[in-house]
Amino acid sequence: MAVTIKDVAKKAGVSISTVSKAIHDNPSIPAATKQRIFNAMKELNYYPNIIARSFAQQSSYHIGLIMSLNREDAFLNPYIYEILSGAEEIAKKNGYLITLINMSTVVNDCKELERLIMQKSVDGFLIHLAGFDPKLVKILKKHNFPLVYIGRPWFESSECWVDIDNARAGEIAAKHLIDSGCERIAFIGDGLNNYICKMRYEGYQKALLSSGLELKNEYAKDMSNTNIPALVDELAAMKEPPDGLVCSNNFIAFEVLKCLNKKKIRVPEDMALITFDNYPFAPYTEPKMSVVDIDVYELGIQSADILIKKLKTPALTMQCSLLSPTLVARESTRKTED
Amino acid sequence: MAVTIKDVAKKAGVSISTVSKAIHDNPSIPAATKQRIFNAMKELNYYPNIIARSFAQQSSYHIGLIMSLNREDAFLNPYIYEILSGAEEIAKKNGYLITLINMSTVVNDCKELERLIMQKSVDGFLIHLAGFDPKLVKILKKHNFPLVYIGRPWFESSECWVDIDNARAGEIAAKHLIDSGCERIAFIGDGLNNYICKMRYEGYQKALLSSGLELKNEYAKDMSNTNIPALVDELAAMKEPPDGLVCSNNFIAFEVLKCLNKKKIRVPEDMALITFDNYPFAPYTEPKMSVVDIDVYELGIQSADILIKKLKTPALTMQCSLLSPTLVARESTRKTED
DNA sequence: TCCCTTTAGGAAAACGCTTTCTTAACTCTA
DNA sequence: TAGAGTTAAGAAAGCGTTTTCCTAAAGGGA
Repeated sequence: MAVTIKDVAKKAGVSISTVSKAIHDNPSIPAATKQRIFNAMKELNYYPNIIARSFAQQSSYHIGLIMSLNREDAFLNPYIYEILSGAEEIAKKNGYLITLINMSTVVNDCKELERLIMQKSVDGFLIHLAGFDPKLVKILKKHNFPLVYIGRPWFESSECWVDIDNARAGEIAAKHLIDSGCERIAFIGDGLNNYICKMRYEGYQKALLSSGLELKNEYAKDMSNTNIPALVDELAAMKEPPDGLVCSNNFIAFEVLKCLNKKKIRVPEDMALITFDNYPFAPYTEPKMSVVDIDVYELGIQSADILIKKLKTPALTMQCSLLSPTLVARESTRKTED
Repeated sequence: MAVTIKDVAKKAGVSISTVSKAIHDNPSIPAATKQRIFNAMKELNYYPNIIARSFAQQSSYHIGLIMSLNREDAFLNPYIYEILSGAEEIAKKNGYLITLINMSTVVNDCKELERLIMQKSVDGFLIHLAGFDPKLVKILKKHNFPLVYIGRPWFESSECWVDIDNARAGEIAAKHLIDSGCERIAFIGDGLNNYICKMRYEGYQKALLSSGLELKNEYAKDMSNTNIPALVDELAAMKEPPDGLVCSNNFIAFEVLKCLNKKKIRVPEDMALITFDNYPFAPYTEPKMSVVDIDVYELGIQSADILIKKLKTPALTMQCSLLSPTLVARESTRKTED
C-alpha cells in the first residue's frame, strides 16, 4: 500500500492535521515541528495523494484547454503548440495540470461541455477561439464557470481574454512596406467576417492613411470568393499595379509568391510581399518571406496566468491583455541593400 | 450546493448504494428500479462528481500524454496534433481525459515524473518519443507504471508501443521512384543515429536491391555534417548524377528543391524528388512535393486504445502496432503523363 | 408447509486529505 | 498569582462516491 499522511504523522509523532498544516505551510506550526515532519516525509518518500486532496477541496487542479485539433486548423496554426507550452509552464508552477479538450468535442455536443463543468473535471477553461461556436456561451454563462478566451471574443464583452494586437500587426506590416519604398500597397484577405483578417485590414488602412497614401478600393482584395491566381492577374493587369502587398495569412502569401514567380514578377523589386505569423515554412520560401510575428508562447503564459489568478480569487474583475507583434524582415520586402 | 447521489437516492426512494449500482449498470438492480433512478437523475440534472469517483476508485481517469512542445520539434512535426486528436477521441469514449505534459518538463527534472506517478495524477502515460531521454526509463520501470510509447523505443523491448513502419515507408518511396523510371536513386538523411532516418534508409536499400539496382555508397548522403547546397552540388557534379532522390524529411526536401530550382535542374524530369510525412506545405511547393504519408491520427487512436486496455486489464501482455504508410504521388515524381 | 435458493436493495466502511473547532499549555501583565 | 491572551497541536467532521457484506423478501421444489 502507498504511504499516506497517516504514516508520516506516526513517524513524526504528530497528528495528521499537523502534517497537513505543515505541508500547507500553516503558520501555527513552528519551524522545528515542520522540519521533523519534512524529514519524515522524505524518509518515507511520501507524496500527497492528489486525488484525495482534490476531493477534500472539491477542486480538480486541472485546467481545461479547449482548442481545435482538427487537421485544417492545426496546419493553419502550427505555432498553436506554443500556447500549450506557455500554458503548461504556468500551470505547472501553480500546481495545475492541463487537460486537453478538442473543440469539436464540445461544439458537436453541448452536453459534453456541461458535463465537464458539472462533473468538476476541470476548474476552469482556456478557450482558443479557432472553431469556437457562440452557442456554447449560454452554457458557460449559465454555470458562471471561470474561463479565459485566447483570442478576443467578438460575441462577448464581459469575459477575460488575451489576444494578439492584430490591428497593430496590420499597421506594422503596411508601415514596413512603406518604409521599404512601396507606394501602392494592396491587401489580400480571406474574408471580412474573419475577425483577425478584419483587424489586420484596419491596421493596414491606418498605416496608409497616416503616411498620406491613398486608400484605393481596388487594392483591397478578398480571396474567399475567388482564387489567388485570378486575384494576382487582376492586380498585375492594373494601369497602376501595386508594388507592395499585405497578405492576411501565410497560405495566401505562399500562393501569391508562386503566382508572381510564374509571371516573372520579381519579389521584392517589382512587388514586395509581407504576411503574418512566423509560419515555420516562411524562412524557406524563395525569396524568404517577411512576416509580422506574434508571440504565441506569451499568449499561453498570460491566459493561464489570468485564469489561475481568477481561480484563486473568484472576485477578480475582468482582465484583458493585448500583445504586441514584432516585425521579422526577410528578403521578400528588402528593396534596397542595407 | 450541487446535487449529489444522496438527492437522487431520496428522490427515487432508494439508498445511495442502489443509485451507484444503477449508474454502473449492476445486474442486481432490476430495470424498473433503474428507470426510476434515471428519471430522478434527469429531473435533478445530476452528474456524478468525478473527483469523488476518482477518489473512491483511486484512479484519476486521466491519461498523461508526454510530448515535446518546444518550437523546433513542433515545427518539424506539425501533424503531431493529430496524435492528440486521435488519443483524445479514444480517451473520451472510455471516460478518460488527456493531460498534457511537456517532455522538457520531465526531462529537465526527473522528480517531476516521479511526482506525477506517486501522486497518481494520471493513470498511465502515452509517451511520444521526440525529445525523450532514456534516463527516464529507470523511473518508469521502478514504478511499473502503465505506458505506451508512440514511436518504437530503441532502448527497450518489453513495453507497448505503436509506430509508423518507417522501413516500409522508405521502401515505398524508393519503389515509387523506380516505378517512375528512375535508375540512379540517391538518399539524403539527417544522421544515422536518427532512428527514423535509419529505418527509412534501410527501406530504400531494400527497394533498390529487390529491383536489381546497384547500391552506390556515394549516393547515400548525410546532411547532418554538412549543408544541403553542398550536397546537391556534389550529387549534380557526379559523372553519373542521380535521377531520383529520397529525402528523409520535409525540410531537407524543401531545401533541395530550392537548390535544384536555382541550378535549373528540372524536377521531376532531371531529378525526381520524394520525401515523407505529409507536411502541410508539401502541396504548396513548385512542383508539388510527392510524399509517403503516415497516418498520425491512427497512431493516436491505437496508442490510447492499447493504454486503456492495459489500464482495464493490468495483466495484458505487451502489445505493439506498426502502421503502414501510403504513397501520395504529386508532381515532383511524375516523369510521364498518366 | 418447510427449507433452500435467488433476488433486490440497504448499511456501512473505505478512500486520504483539509479544515474548523477545541483544548491544553504556555507567556505575559497587573 | 490570577486572569487574559497567545501558541501549538489534536479530534473529528466532511468531501461524494464505490464496494463489500448482509438481510429481508420472494420464489421454488419436495
